[in-house]
Amino acid sequence: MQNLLDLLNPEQIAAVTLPSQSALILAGAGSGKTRVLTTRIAWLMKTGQIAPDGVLAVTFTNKAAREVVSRVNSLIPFDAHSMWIGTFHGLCHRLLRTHYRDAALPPSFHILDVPAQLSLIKRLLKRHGIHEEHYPPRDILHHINRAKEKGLRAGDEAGSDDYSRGLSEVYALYEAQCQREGAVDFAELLLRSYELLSRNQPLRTHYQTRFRHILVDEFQDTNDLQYRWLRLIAESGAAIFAVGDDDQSIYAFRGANVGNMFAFQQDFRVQHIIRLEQNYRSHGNILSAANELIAHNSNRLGKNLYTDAALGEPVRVMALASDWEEAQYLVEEVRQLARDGIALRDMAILYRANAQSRVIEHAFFGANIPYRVHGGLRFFERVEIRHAMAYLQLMDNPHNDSAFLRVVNFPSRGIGLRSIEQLQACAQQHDVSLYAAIPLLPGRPGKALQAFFSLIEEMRAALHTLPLPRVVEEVIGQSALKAHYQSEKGGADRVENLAQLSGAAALFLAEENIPQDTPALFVARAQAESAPASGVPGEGVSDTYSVEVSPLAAFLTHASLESGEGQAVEGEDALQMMTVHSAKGLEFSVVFITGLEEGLFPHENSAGEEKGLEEERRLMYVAITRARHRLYLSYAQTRSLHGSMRYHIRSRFLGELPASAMQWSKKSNDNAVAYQPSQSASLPVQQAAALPHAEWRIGETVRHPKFGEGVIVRLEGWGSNNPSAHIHFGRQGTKQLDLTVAKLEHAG
DNA sequence: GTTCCACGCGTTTTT
DNA sequence: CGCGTGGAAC
Repeated sequence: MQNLLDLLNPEQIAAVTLPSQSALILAGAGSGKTRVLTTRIAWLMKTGQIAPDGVLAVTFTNKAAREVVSRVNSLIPFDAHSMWIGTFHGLCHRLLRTHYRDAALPPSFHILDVPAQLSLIKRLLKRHGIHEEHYPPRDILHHINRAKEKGLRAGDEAGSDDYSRGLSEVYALYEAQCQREGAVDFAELLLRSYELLSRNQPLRTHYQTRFRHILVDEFQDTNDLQYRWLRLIAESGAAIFAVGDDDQSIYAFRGANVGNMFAFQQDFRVQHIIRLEQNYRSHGNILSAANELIAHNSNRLGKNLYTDAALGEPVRVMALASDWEEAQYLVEEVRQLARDGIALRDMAILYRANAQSRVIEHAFFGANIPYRVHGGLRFFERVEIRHAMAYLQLMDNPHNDSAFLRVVNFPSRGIGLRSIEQLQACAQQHDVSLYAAIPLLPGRPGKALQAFFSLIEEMRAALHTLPLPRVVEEVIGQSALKAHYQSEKGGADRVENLAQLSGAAALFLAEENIPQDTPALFVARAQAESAPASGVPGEGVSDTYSVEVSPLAAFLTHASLESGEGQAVEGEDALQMMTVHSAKGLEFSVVFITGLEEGLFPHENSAGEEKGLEEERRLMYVAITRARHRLYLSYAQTRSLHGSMRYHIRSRFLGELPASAMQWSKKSNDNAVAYQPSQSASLPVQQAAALPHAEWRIGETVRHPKFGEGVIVRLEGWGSNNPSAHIHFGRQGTKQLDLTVAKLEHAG
C-alpha cells in the first residue's frame, strides 16, 4: 500500500486517499492528473473499499480509456473486463447492448456516425419534398444533436416559429427512421441509456448499487446530458471523483459545459476540493507565461501552477513578414534542434486551424524532414474503407438502408437513380427495408439489382464458416471494390488501405482475445445466462456483456466508436504537426505555436464576445503548457488565406505574457544577414536514432520460427531504445519480442 | 448511366 | 487556393 503512494506529493496523496465522498480535483496541466485518477482506483481496491466490478471510470477518448486501464493494471493487476472503464459513448453502448430489449432496440442495432446521419437526413428531406436550401442538413443535424444533449425528444423541443416547427418535424421523421432501421447515433447512445435507466427502476437500482465509485476524467468537457447521466447513476449515494481543469475547457463549441464543475459542487455537496498545482512538466519561464496569460480570464475556479524546475530558457517570440517565411523559420529551427540531438518526435508545431498546416507541410516536405500531421483523415474515415465497411454492415444486417444506398451502385454496376427510386417507393409502400423490397418489386427486379441481391446473399452465406479477416478479404474482392481501385489512376494507396483493413480486423480479434479462426458470425453465448451478482438488489438483472454479439458485429461497433487514429503509421521518428485542440493531453520537449495573429488566434469568429475570447485564451494556455523545455511563438504580417492575401497584427495574447520570461526577435525583409538558428546546447538530449524497424506495421500478420503466425498488436521504442513488438500468437498468447533479435518475417 | 466541370465555401472535434 | 457537392452534358 505504502508503495502505491510513494511517488506522490502531499496533494496527490490527499486526493488519492479521500474518503468515500464526492470530490472535485482541480488538476492543472502537467500536475499528474492521470496518475492521481489511476492510483485512486488502485488504492480503493487495495484498501478493500471496492471490488473491480464496483468501479465506473469515464473518459472522453478511447486513448485515455486505454491509458487508464493499462496504468491501473500496472499498479494492481485485475481482470480488465470486470471493470467499467471507457468513454461515455462506449459505456452507454455496452449498456444498450446488454439491455437492448428494455431499451426497445433490435438486437442488431448499429451506430450511425455523422456522415451517415447526414445522408439519412438528406434522404428524408427528399422523400418529403423539403428543400435543402430552406433546411440545410447541417443545421438540422446540429438541431437534433443539441436537442438530444438537452434530453429533448422530437416535439418537446419545438419553438413557436415556422422554421423551428419545421426542424422539429424533421427531427420526428429522423427518429422514426432510425427506429425503423435500428440505427443509433452518438447522442442517442447517451440519451437512450439515460432514458433506459431513468424509466427502468430495477435496472437503475442494479447499477446504482453496483457502482459505488464513479471516476470522471476531463470533467470540464462534460455536456449537460453526460452530467445528468452521471447524476442519475450516482443518485443513491455513489461517490463521484471528478478530475478536471476549468482552464483547459476548450470544447464549449460542441456542447461541453464548464458550468458542470460549479453545478457538481452544489448538487453533490462537495466538501473536498483539492488543487493539484505542482507542475512536473515545464520549465519556469514557460509556466509563468501560462500563468500570467490565463490570469486574464475572469470566471475561473482559481489555480496557479508552480514548479521546482529551473527557469530554463526564455520563451522565444519571432516576428516574420509572411506565412511562407514563418514556415522557413520553423524549418531552420527544427533542423538546428535535430542537429543538436533532439528527436523529431519530441518537437511539435501547433496551429489554430488546419488550413495553416499547408504552408508548413510544404516547407518541411521541401526540406526533406519527416513529419506527421495529426487529425487528418483517420483510417475508418477514408472513403474506400467506408465503402468496405458498408458492405460489412450489410453482411451483419442487410436491412441497413444507409449502408445499402452507399454501395448498391459502388463500384458502378448499372443500378441508376431510376431503379433506386422505384425500389424506395416499393420499400415505403410495404414498409420494409430497401433490401427486403428487391423481391417485392412489381414485375421483376432488373438484372443488375438481382445480381447485387445475389452477391450479398452469397457473401452472407460464407459468414458462418469464414473468420472475420477472411470475410473482409472476400468482401473487398467479390464486391469488386479492389478491382475498381486497382484500375483507378491514383488508387494504389486506396488498394493498400483496403488490404490493411483485414489486418485491422485481425488486430481487433487479437485485442479482444477472440481466436483468429472464429467464424465471423459465431455468437458466444457461454456467459449470456450467468446469474446476477449475488446480494444485489435489482434482482434478475444480468449485466454480463458479450451477449449475442458476433465478431463481425463487435468489429463494426469498434469501427464506429473508434475512428482509428492509433492505426496510423507510428514508428518513424517524425516531427509532430497538429491543431492546438488535438495537442491537448500531449507534451513535447520543444513546442512551436504559430500564427499568433489577431483574427487567427484568437480566431475572428470567437474574438467578438467575452466568452469566446476566454475560450481562445484557454486554448492558448493549453498550447503553452504542452512544452517541457523550449517554447517558440511566432506570427506573420501577411498570410494567404482562402486564396487571397490577408494582413494581420500580432495576437493580443502576446501582450499578455510576462516580459521577464520572453525574448523577442524579428526577421525583417531588409535584413540581409543570414538568420542564425538558436543554439540548443542547454536542452536535454534524447537520442534520436532512426527507427530501423519502420518496416513493421500494427495489425500486420508476421511469422516467427518458434511461435508461428501472429498479429502485431503494438510497436514500442525507437531506434536504439529497445524497439520491440507485442505480437499476438493465437492460443499461445501475446509475446513482447525484441525487434533487433527476433527473426520475424512478413506473412500473409 | 456515367462523367465532368462549375460553383460555393472555408474554426476548433471526439464519439 | 483546394476541396466537395450537384447539376448538366455525353
